Amino acid sequence: MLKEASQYDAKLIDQEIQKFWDEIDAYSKVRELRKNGKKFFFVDGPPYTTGRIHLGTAWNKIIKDSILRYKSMNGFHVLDRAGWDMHGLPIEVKVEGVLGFKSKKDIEKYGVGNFVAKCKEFALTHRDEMTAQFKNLGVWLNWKDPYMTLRDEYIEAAWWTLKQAHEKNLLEKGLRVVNWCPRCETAIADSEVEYADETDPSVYIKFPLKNEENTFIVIWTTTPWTIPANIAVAVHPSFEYVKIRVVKDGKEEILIMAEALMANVLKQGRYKDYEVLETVLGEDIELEYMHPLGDKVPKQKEFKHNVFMADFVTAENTGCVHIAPGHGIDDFELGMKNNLPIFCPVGPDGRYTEEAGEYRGMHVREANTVVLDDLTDRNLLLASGKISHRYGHCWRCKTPIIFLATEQWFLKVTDLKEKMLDEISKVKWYPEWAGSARFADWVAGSRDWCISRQRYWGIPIPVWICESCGEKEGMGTRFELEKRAGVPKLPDLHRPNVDNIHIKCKCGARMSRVPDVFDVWFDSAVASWATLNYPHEDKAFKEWWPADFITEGHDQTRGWFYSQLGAGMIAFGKAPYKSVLMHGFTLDTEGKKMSKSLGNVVSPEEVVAKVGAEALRFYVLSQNAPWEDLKFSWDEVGNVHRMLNILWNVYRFPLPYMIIDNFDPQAMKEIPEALRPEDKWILSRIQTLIKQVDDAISEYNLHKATRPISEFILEDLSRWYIQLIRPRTWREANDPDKLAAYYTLYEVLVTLTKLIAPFAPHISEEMYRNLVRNVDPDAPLSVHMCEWVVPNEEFIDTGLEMQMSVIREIVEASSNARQKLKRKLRWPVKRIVVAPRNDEVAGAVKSLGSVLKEQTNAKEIVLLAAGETWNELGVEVVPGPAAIGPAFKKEAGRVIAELKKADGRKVKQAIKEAGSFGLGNWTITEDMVSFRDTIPPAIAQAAFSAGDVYVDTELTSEIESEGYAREVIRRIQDMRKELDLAVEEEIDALVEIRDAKVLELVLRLKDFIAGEIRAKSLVMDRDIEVKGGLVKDWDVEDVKMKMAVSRNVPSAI
RNA sequence: GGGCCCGUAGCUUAGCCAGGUGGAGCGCUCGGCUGAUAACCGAGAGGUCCUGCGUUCAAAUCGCAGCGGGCCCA
Repeated sequence: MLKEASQYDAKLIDQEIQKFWDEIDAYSKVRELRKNGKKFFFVDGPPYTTGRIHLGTAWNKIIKDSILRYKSMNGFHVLDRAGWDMHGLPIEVKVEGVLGFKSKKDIEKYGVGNFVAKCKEFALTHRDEMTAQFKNLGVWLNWKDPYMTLRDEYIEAAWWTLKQAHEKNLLEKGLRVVNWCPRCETAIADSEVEYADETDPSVYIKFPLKNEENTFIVIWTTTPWTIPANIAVAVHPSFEYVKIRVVKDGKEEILIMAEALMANVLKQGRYKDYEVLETVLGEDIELEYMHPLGDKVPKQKEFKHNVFMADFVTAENTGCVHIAPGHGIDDFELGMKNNLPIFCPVGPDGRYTEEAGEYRGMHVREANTVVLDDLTDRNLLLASGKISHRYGHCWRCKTPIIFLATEQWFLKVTDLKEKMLDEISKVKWYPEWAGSARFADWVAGSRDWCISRQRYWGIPIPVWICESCGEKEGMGTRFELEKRAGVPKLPDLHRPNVDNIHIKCKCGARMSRVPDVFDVWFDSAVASWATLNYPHEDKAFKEWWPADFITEGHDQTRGWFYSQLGAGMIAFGKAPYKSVLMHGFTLDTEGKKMSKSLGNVVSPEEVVAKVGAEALRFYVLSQNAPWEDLKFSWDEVGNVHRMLNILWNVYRFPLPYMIIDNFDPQAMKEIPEALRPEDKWILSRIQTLIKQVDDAISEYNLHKATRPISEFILEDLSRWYIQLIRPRTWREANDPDKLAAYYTLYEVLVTLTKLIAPFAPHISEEMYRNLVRNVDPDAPLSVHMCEWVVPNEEFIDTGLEMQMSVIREIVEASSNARQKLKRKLRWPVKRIVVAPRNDEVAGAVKSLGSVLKEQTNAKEIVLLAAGETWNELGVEVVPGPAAIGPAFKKEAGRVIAELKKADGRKVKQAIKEAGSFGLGNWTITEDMVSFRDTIPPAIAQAAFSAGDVYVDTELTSEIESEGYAREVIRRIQDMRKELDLAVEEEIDALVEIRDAKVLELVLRLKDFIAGEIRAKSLVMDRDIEVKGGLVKDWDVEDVKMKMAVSRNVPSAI
């Protein structure tokens, strides 16, 4: 049996449905149901377990959930383990914060094992919290058995992959300049560098030439602390350089710089006079200079300092670039190319080492001023200022990064670049440019991947190195390691457990593990096979890999899209995914990034607390194209919530009537004969809607799938169809016309529950439970176990859909016209005249005339032929002086006056038939006049896209009678409502109307009124005592009425 | 500084691919409806289509340059 529904309470429905899913374990049942279906392998991009989810991650999971629900309803066997990214520096930094640690020494003191245990606990706790948050959004993934990067099986997948790299000669240990965080004392990935404005020195420094007295080459830098490590100067081969003699404070010196930047340097150095001594092309410069701080850094005496050519030199500042191969990426590459020493006198903690001579022990951040002072003492500082520029910071602890040349482990992905680009083109990207432009660009410009970190909480790098001969050996699995080292089963594969395991080298010496852990990006890179437990077992891998679909935000272009591709190439020589949907970011209403410091963060919980999860879901899906950034707007979320409320009201509206009538949808197997055109119309509309949704989803255009659904619910269902069928639901007993409406509405609602199920899974489940499960106990337990709806071609009638849209336009125009004469819809009008511009409109009026008549509340519909002018319109003659003047000369004025008085209709007809009109003695020809339609006073006109509508508002006593009767009915209904009466409950009513004429008009329809208000007794008179349960005074169009309504209590039997 | 994306009414957006009089929703103002009712409907006002230049008979739409925002990189 169907049940009535109360008002829409989104949060309550969310909760009850989620509880229901838990009780029946709906998720598992749904996946089980499809296990013989075509496989759809989805890999969840693992969120990092650091705290709470935000709007962006909520959006991400909602997209995933909707697509997977859709796939599942379409029969696919979906594999969808949720994933968690649980290692890495972010958690270490948080744990350090909790423990009050300042540096690595604190961690060592505390014990690596203890520290790692804390990190693990942190990750697991946050995983649980975030799981609950995602579940509250109604997101279905395999939460019970997620993949977690901290699990041993997962670690093995990473180990195995690294071993592949080692065996394919793609793993390399080498000196590289890396981003280094001096606080965390580790290399950090490019992706872990966060750029922010920083004020730094902007200084011009003179390097003295070796064999030329008082001659200097001028460089510019913002990092004076790197000067102790200077090894060379770079110039652009095709720039012109000048050697000039300058004078300041009576002292002369000779400077070298780019010619184009001479003015700048002279200004910076406040030189007054200068004289160009020599001009030379960059590529012809050959000189040796002395290190400016050679006396302070003795090691520098061992190096030669020369000028080298480099294309990266720009025409800025001096055109001569300070090169410290130990502290810059370009510098390093130039150094390698020219066999320069990679001199890096700075240690991991950001302090100078012994090699820095007198600077040893000093932190680089303090060194800037000291170096500048020393240069000033030597008169080598040409100018010194400040500059504000973007500078990289450690994204976790916000410390400004430095560049250091260190020994690191690299994956030589640049060797695979061509193949990677090839693979990218084989992947299906949504949108297309995400792959072909954005991702391809990134890959084309990418560098080798530094995968080592000098930290604790991560996957230990499984490479052992011989302490004697330097032989390297990679361990692919736990078993391999245990066997090779001859140790019993390891309790866990993290540090420090694996740190003290040694293996014996072929040479007989001891091999020890590389102390590093993996860059955390390497963890998630192997997710597509780790989630299949490969290489631990390979059955699932053979069946499922590679992934059919992944979707993440556009920041993952350089992140997970890339890391997975790299790992996939190394392990299997191919991309680990077949299709990728790139989605956007959530921004605030201004289009600015949400950030704590700006105070503009909106959390998913806030939204859910206000409007429920369903509105948030539908909002993020429908607001934007998925790949565009979403500007969060409370107003729009509110709109979506309103739409859901209307859907709910549409669903709830027919229930009481259906229940009173014992409507049994199962008994109506056949399409009823009594379907009205409007029933056929809405049935056609929903089929068309299914097609639209299908088309949109096939391209992952989720916004184009969801917007037409809203449109359908609001426009077609609520604003139109429900209005049309209201009178039918009031009909008594088993009227076939009423049953046809029930059938239609039921059919539409059930179809709709399935159609919205992927996007709005809670409300659709709730509606389904009542509409379907309460009626048919054999129906699937959950709407999410149903088959996706297939458009029923039998119902599709595009012609009818077009006709109805014409009718809606005419109804709209007629209410527009009514408004011009202030005639309420409650008052019938004598007739409506439709002047169509074409036969299609005329056809629509003919076949849907009943709908038009009802909705315009007209006693009659008059349809004119296409293009015909309504003959009741007046015709006004508009004389044309330009033609009349020359023709009638002096008499023209009188002609014009007479014409204006003439009967326009006769003039027009005569001209049309005879080509001229005789006005007295004058002959008026076609060129002398034009005509304008005039509208009679009681007629209101309004235009629609393909014609005009005239509404005849002339009052007749019949119309007045009905108008006043409806005014009375409306007010008594209002009072019934106020008394909170049940729909079928009967009343006693008294109405006092002092106006004799109005009373007479109303009394004519007394029986009709009594029926509409369900009155057992109805007394209407001029002067009666008005009393009862509820008494009210009304003012009806300036007529005073007093009404009383009482509940009619049936006398006891 | 570079790559990709976005910029349309006060707000959120459709239209742009494929050139032909810019459409909605929210909000605002006015009106209507009334057993879906703490709901709903209609009308009106509101636009330098980010700016400039170009292509074209014609540009929100195509091209170039710039400005602003986002992501990524340097």
